[in-house]
Amino acid sequence: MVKLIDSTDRQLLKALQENAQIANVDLAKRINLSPSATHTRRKRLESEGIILSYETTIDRQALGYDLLCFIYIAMNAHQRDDITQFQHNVTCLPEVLECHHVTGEYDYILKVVLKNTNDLKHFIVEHLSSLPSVTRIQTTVSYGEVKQTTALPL
Amino acid sequence: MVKLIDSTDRQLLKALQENAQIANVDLAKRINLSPSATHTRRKRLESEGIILSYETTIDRQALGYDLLCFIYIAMNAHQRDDITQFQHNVTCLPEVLECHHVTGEYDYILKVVLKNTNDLKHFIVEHLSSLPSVTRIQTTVSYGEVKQTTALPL
DNA sequence: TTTTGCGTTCGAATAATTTCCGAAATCCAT
DNA sequence: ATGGATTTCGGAAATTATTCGAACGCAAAA
Repeated sequence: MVKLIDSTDRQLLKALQENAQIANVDLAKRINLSPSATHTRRKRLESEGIILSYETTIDRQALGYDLLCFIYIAMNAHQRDDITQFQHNVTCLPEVLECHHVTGEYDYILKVVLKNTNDLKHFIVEHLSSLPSVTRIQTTVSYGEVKQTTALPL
Repeated sequence: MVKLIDSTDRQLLKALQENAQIANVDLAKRINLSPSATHTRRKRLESEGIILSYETTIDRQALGYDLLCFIYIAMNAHQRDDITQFQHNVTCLPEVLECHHVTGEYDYILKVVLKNTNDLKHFIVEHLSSLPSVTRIQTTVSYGEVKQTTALPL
């Protein structure tokens, strides 16, 4: 039975987005509910798949990933197998943080982290150019993250 | 005093990236360390800023954000004030999840979530076109997230 | 009115976090 | 290598949080 998200749920989600590590008692105070009711709601939101996951954000530079790139990919024949293979490949590559199927001149946008330009070259040549149906690749490098969050408006 | 990241730290970070909610005792088992040593290490990584934050990922669709767009923005005069104002604005807008300063034809890439095309129009007209120095805007819509993570390779 | 759905409080058993301290390991300059 | 300073560790103990169940109130819908 899928429930609608009410205003208490929104408060709860907002608090969790700001700090995923908040203790249940503090979360309860924050949304003016008892700890037990808070706990029940949270478990419900988790089991309904509204809360998808809890992630830890790590400093990219500290791990040596100096490059953040957006790589645009165009494909010609929209062969089912080629698409499947392409999607499977990018999903498995840990350097690929995101892959979106998009409208416009290119078919996919990849967000990729790499240590240096040599790794970038290696990544494109070995993992992208070699795939069938890939016709065009364009790369853009970020030289400043003005904003970076996963928190949705609430 | 900033420490280097050793192999135990890497294991710890990897485990936290896979599951930010893991209990300290389980994390300790996972990396073959006592709970207290694990705790000390984790706190150190947090205070050194290597662990940046813990985020909760929420289902976009469940909150009604049907549109995920990439908006490209070109600016002409690179006036300091205009840049500052632009960056301040996008940082404050909750619909903007990411904003990257990039190389190439456009100056910025924005990742934005919106409920519908009407909101998209409103967002562009009210929050982007109206800003000084913005010369060109291009929008691309995602119609499928093949991959989405914040986990860095470890 | 009766049912249903939530929420509340309370208690209690578990379980996890956090601190403290002595011991071991590591590092570094001599 | 030796000695001394520093860091990191493990184990125990103290503190705090989670996770249940049970009994009950309240308000809205059937």
